[in-house]
This record gives sequence, structure tokens and C-alpha cells, in this order.
Amino acid sequence: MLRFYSHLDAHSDVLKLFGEMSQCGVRPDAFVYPILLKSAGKDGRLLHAHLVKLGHCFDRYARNAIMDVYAKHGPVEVARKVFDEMSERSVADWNLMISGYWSWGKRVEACGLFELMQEKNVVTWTTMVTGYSRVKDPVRGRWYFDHMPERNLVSWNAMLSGYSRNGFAEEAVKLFNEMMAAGVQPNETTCVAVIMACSSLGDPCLAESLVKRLNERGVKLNCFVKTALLDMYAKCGSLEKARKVFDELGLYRNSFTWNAMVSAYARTGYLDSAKELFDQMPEKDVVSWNSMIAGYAQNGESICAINLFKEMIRNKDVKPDEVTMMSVISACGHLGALEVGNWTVDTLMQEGIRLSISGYNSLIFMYSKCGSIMDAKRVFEEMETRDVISYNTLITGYAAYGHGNKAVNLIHMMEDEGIKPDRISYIGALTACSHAGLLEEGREVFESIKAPDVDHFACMIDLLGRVGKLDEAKELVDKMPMKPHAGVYGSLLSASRVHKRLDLGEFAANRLFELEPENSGNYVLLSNIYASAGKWEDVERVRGAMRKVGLTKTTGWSWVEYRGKMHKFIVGDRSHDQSESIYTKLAELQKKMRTAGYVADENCVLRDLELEEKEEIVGSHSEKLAIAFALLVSEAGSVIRVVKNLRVCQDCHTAIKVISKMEGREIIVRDNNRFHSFSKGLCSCKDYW
DNA sequence: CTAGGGTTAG
Repeated sequence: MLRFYSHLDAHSDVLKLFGEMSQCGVRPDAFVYPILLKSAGKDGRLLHAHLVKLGHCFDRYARNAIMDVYAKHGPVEVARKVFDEMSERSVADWNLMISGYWSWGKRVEACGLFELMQEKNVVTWTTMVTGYSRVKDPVRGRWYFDHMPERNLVSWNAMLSGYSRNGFAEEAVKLFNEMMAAGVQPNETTCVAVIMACSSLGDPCLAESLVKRLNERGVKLNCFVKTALLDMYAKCGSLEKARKVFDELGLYRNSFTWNAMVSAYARTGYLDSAKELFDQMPEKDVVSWNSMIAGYAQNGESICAINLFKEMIRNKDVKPDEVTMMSVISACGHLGALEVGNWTVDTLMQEGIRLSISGYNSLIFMYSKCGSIMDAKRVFEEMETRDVISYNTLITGYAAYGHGNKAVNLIHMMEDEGIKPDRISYIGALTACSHAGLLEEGREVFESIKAPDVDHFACMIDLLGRVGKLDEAKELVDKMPMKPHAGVYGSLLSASRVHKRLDLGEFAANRLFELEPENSGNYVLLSNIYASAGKWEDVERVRGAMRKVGLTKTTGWSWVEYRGKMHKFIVGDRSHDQSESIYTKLAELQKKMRTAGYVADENCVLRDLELEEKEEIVGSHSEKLAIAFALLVSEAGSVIRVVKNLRVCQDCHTAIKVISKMEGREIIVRDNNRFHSFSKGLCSCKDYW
């Protein structure tokens, strides 16, 4: 009866029946243990003592089963102890031990046993192929595949999936063709591996031809294959076909099928469809939650991601893992939500989740985006091993803070550590030099790039423009070996505004009107250049042209975090609960400014009231509203952190300096690409205007 | 009656 349940994979029934058996006082014999241990999972460890007590530990099958439990669920050292205590060992015992070492990533131990082993069989060799694939090294796995004395279908499948799981899609397809040429009849597992390879190639034509070939060969498609197929269609850009497979599977769907469909919608930004399916799922596991949370996080719905995570925590059926935490931590970074971020890190500690390099990288990202660059640096330094993304994240962080030298030093440090800087590293370092006004350092970095691409030129032109070398910047634009993109002219236009170069401003703006006619920011910049030159007719002409194309200023939002909640403002916003007090505070600030003698001048705090026909919402830019709110609710003397989705405008930049001095508060504003730290009437961004 | 290959999340 136990064996009957076991064959059906009805594990809970096996355990229940065993309980009944014990209650009836029936002593289990050695035959029972392999069956029981297979169903018990990691709880099988609890049966170990029991088994020894009853004297079954000399039975070869019982011993093999207990070894299997420790090999799969750890500690693998106990499995080895059982292995060592055996007087004679079967090939199966050796194979199990080698496989156990591989599943704990212990390459040296696995290889050691393999070398010691006398009678190797096809399973032994296949275990080595799979082992190397688990440590992401299918190339070494291929050596064993090539040298094995005999191969069977499982060996081919092991090699094939080793390639496709590790991003060696072309090799997988090639091997599949070799397999067909060798006349090996494929099965469902073969199909899954090849379909996965097509998914990662994202090639719809290859996908189509593969389905055709499978149909021709009359391979029957089980749920595994159908799910892989669904995923392939989704990744090759055909959600409709994916959905069709999903619908056709009907009741044959398993949790993988549901998860694949949810993540297909979530990845592509169809968040409502994803959520609808997510809510309908019969049972949700970690992957279901992770797919949905990642979907929100990657499509700009950071708040939704965090809320869903909170729901997951309340749920208690499912424990979050590293993947969950990475999405949530990244969402906190995008929002600049440090309170929620710190709470997330606490949760991470409580749950005892260990982080891999990518996990640490997400922490570096979050701290740097939340204005805690020191914490970002601390995490970076605490890491035992770092990858190119660790460096790039911190370099990009330094760039946003204007820490030019630190960013350049990191480039050298990564080279010393044997990690090659990539295009992102150089973009970061050049941006950092630009924000810090480090012309010579930036030049040196630019010269060191072997094949600079259009973005590197854009950064260099931005740097030249910012330090006032506009003619040299224009020369570089003309000398570029490739077609300049909008970013190049955008930098030139901004620099022309700061350094009052009407000629270059007009030149850049005209290129931009062609390249990105929908971007209203370019019209605004050009009209501001005319305004500061007193050319009011031109101002009106540009604004008229902008209205004519039907463009309005892009909406700028600012937000602050208070007690774990984001408070969001738009210019002239009156929708906030504490709106009245906020406006009173704002009026009070303005009155203070006036009496302190801050009046309209070139870098004026109050000028735009006259300019912008906004009598009613005087000075109520989103940043100022957010700061006024923070001044009302936050503890005296604490740092105020504001995030804005666009650039901080000139008026606000000047105003916030004054507010920081008058109120004695440090105010950190995060732009769309940099930090402005205001303290005692000064700002960290010396280059800004 | 033991050992090797399969689908989902970043």
C-alpha cells in the first residue's frame, strides 16, 4: 500500500499511512524506509535515528535512501559520513554521493570522488555533465559528454539542457541537430531543452520551424513541453499564441504554467492582465509572487510592488527569497523610499535570506538612489566578490552625487581586480567628471576608451559644455564618427543656456526639433535662452510654436516619504490632506525671504511669479510643496529627502538654498539623474547654474 | 528496490 501511494507521488498519503502503521504497533522493516524517506523530503532527517534504533542501518537500500536525504537537503557532510561508514559501496552509492556534492556546488569533492571511482557507468558520467551545468560551466561538462564510453538519451538531454539553461543557445541548437543526425529519438525532455534555447534567442522564426519539426516527428507534447512552448511564444513576442497554449492546456496546467503566463504578462507591462491571472491562481508559490512583484517593479509601479510584498509577508504561506527582496529593494531605490528600504533590509535579516552578488548589487543601488551613498559604499566594501554591475552601480551613484574622482578611482580599482570596465562604467565615470567639472580627468577617461560609442561622445560633449568650452564641444560634435543622437544636442542646448550662447542654442534646438519633435523640454529650454537674452519676441515665437504642435510642459512630480508612505505633489497641488497648512507654510517662507532681502534678480527666487501667469499658485512648484510638507511633519533638524521625476528648475534650486539656511535643515533633492544636497544656503552642485 | 535529464521569477 505504501508503495502504491509512492508510485503515484502521493507523498502525504504515504506519511499518513505510515503514521497509522506505527499506531497499530507494526514494526516497519528495512523495505519501508526507502519509500518513506522519498516522501518525507527534508523531514527524512528526523527518521535517521529511528532507522538506526531499529537496526536497519546496515540495509543497503535504507542506507542509500538516508544518504539521499542528506545529499539533497544537507548537510552534505552527513551524507559523506554515511558513505564512509559503508563496508561495501554500490555504483549507485557512489553516484548519489557525487551528485550530492554537485547539488551543493562542491566541485572539488565531486571530481575527487569521480577520479577515485573504479567502475563508472553511464549514470556516473552523466552526473558529471549535469554537475558542471549546475555550476554554469557546460563547456567543461562537454568534455565529460565527449569522453563518456557510452551515451543514452538521458546523457544527450543532460548536455542539451546544460547548454540551454546557461545561455548557450546556439550550442544547444547545434547539439540537437547532431543528436538528430545520430539517429537518437528525442523525448519530451529533449523538446523542453531545445524550446528553452529558442526562448532565450527570442527568434520567432526558429520557434516556428521547431514546432513544425516536432509535429512532423510526432512527439507528444506533455504539460512540461507546453509550458516551455508558452514561455517561448511569450519571449518571442507573441502573447496571443502563448495565451492560446495556456487556454488549451485547461485543467492540465500546473503551477509552472500559471507562473509562466503571469510573468509573460507582467514582463511586457500588461500588469492588469497579469494581476487578474495572479488572483485566479489555484495556489501561489514564491515564483508567482516574485513574477508579479517584479512585473510591477520593472514597469515603474514601485508602490504596487511594495504593497504586494507587504501582502505576501502578511500571507505567511509563502516565504520571500532573494529574488523577492531584489525586486522590492530596487523599487525602494526608484522611489527614494529609505524608510521602507530599511524596513525591507530588516525583513531580509529576520528571514535569514542570504544574498548573492546580484542581491548586494540591488542594495548598492537602493542606498545610492535614496541619498545614502555612504551606505552604498559600505555594502560595496563588505562584498567578498564583486562583478561589473557592482562597480557600475556605485560609479553611477557617484556620478549622481558629483563625486568625480571617486568614480574615476573605481575604474582603476576594477581594472586592478581584473574586471573589465564596460560601456556603462565609462558612461558613469564621464558623467561623474562632468558633474564635478573635472575636465582633464574626464579627457583621460575618454581617451582610454578603446571604441567609444555615441553615448561616450555625448558625455564628453556634456562635460566640455558644462565647463564652458562650447566651441570645443561643437567641434567634437562635428568630428564624431557616427550620427549624433538627441542626447548630444540636448547637452549642447543645456550648456548654451547656462553659458548664454544664443548661436549654439539655436543650432542644437533646431536639430532637436527634427530628432524629437514630441519633447516639449527643448522648446522650453530654447525659450529660456531667449528670455535670458531679453529677446521677448523670440520667446513668444517659440512658445507659440510649441502650442501649435500641441505640446504642453511635461508634468513634474515631487514626492517625500513620511512614515513609510509616499506623499506626492504636482505644481499648484491642492489635493493633499494637509494642503492648507502646506500653503500657509509656503506663504510664511516667502514672507521670510522677502524680509530677508531675497528679491527678484537674475537668479531670482520670486521671478517666475511675474513670468508664468500663475498668481494663484505663486511659488507652488512641486519641489517646494514637498519641502513645505516635510518641514511641517518631520522632526526638527532631521534631513529632508525629496525626489523629483524631472530636473529641478532654476527657481527652485535658488529657493531651496535659501530655505535650507533659514530653516537650518539639510535638504537632499534627487533629480532624474543627480543629487542636490542643500545645506546652510549652499548646494553641493557647484556647476548647476 | 537505490544513482543521471524537464517547464516559471531576477
